Amino acid sequence: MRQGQTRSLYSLRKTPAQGRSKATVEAVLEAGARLLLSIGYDKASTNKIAKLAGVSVGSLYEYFPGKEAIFAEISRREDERHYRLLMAGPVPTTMSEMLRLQVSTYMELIRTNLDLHTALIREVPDFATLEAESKIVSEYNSRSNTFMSLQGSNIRPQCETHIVTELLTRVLRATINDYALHAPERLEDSIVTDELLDMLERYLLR
Amino acid sequence: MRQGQTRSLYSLRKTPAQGRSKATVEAVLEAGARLLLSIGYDKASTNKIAKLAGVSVGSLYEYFPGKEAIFAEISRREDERHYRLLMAGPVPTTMSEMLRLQVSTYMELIRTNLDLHTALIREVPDFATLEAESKIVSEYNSRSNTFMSLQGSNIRPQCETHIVTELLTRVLRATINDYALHAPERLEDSIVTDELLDMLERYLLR
DNA sequence: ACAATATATGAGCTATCAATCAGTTTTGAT
DNA sequence: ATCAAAACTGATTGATAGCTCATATATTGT
Repeated sequence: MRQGQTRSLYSLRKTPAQGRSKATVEAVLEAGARLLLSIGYDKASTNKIAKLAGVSVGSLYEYFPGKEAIFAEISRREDERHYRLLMAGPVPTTMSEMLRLQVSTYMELIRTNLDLHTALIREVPDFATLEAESKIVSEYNSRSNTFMSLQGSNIRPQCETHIVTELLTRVLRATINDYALHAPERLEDSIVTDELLDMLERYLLR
Repeated sequence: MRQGQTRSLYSLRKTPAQGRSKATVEAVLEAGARLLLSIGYDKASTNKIAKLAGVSVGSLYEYFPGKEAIFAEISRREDERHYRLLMAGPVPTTMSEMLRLQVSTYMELIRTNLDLHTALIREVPDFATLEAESKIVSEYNSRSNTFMSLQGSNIRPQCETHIVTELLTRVLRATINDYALHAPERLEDSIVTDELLDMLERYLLR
């Protein structure tokens, strides 16, 4: 019990109390994002991040247990944004509307900050994303289950509901991520979105 | 012009001529794969790889320009295997058979060496995969185009052919990769394969 | 037997990394 | 005005990274 609680490597070491320290944390996050874009995850060392942030390394380590935590926090915030986007619009009333909402929201999330998301997907280890993502995923699952049970007879696939839900989610996200990484220009083409949505609907509905 | 040709960072520096050096290269590749699984890409340094391979660092650098090239070669070989698997079976005669072949082959490729593929997808930078993959991709495109033009009226989506082909390829690979990374146990469940295939067929065919 | 070529070795160089800590300044509550 | 807590500083440390080069041994063709 020498070193007290073992803290998570991926969350803030302590929450900044004063305005000064909040600014420090923000500057670090900002610098982290910039360096991720310019030189990549591997070469973005804590020292460089601190320097670009105009803050001493010591201060950085005051709030972040390490480099991973910085990018975990950046991911977490993007996920917050995803959640807010999803909740911003009108509540979908059919499964079809739900799918459309999912696709267009995730598309919008990625497109309005393409470079950052590309870098996050490509370079930042999974752990960062995974914890935060649960908020989105559970929201999606909860809504999906509602629709599924409500309009059971319209849902075509006969296998267990959670298999279907999971498949839809994975196809949607993995495919859009793949386009973002390897053919980002396609994301500007609404045909791709339309076709993907078409594919998901045809699979799901009778 | 001081340093002669700038060599690719991702291919062999020179091809081993004698049996001794071939063994060296094999040992390095073997050790690289093992270390990728045990400690991950980042911590798998050239020194560690050489040590585990029972070879001096100097020898390693004789054949590989750097760490990336080692994993590029490992990827390239897996891609060769992919290509051979794809060519091994009977030649598909319909688009539907073609899809089935694509899905089951890629599934088999990944499942028979799950840990390695998971690590390659998750940790090894893209460059390694990209060059080699062209062999598979071009084969797929060539066959697809044949089918498309042959049975044009049965293909449902009205947009340009290459958009459709690309979408199918990306959905297929990205989704299977996603399962491999985040829910590998599902790959054992034939239902998932069947549903994915079902989705692709329904989208494509009238 | 004798080059010429191919292969192997590993100590050691430079660079960079994450992380610490002893000391300093700022803040805010009293 | 006082002082404890909060925040900040950055030189420094120890570890490890990638990679080279002077040297040595093995193989092959003749």
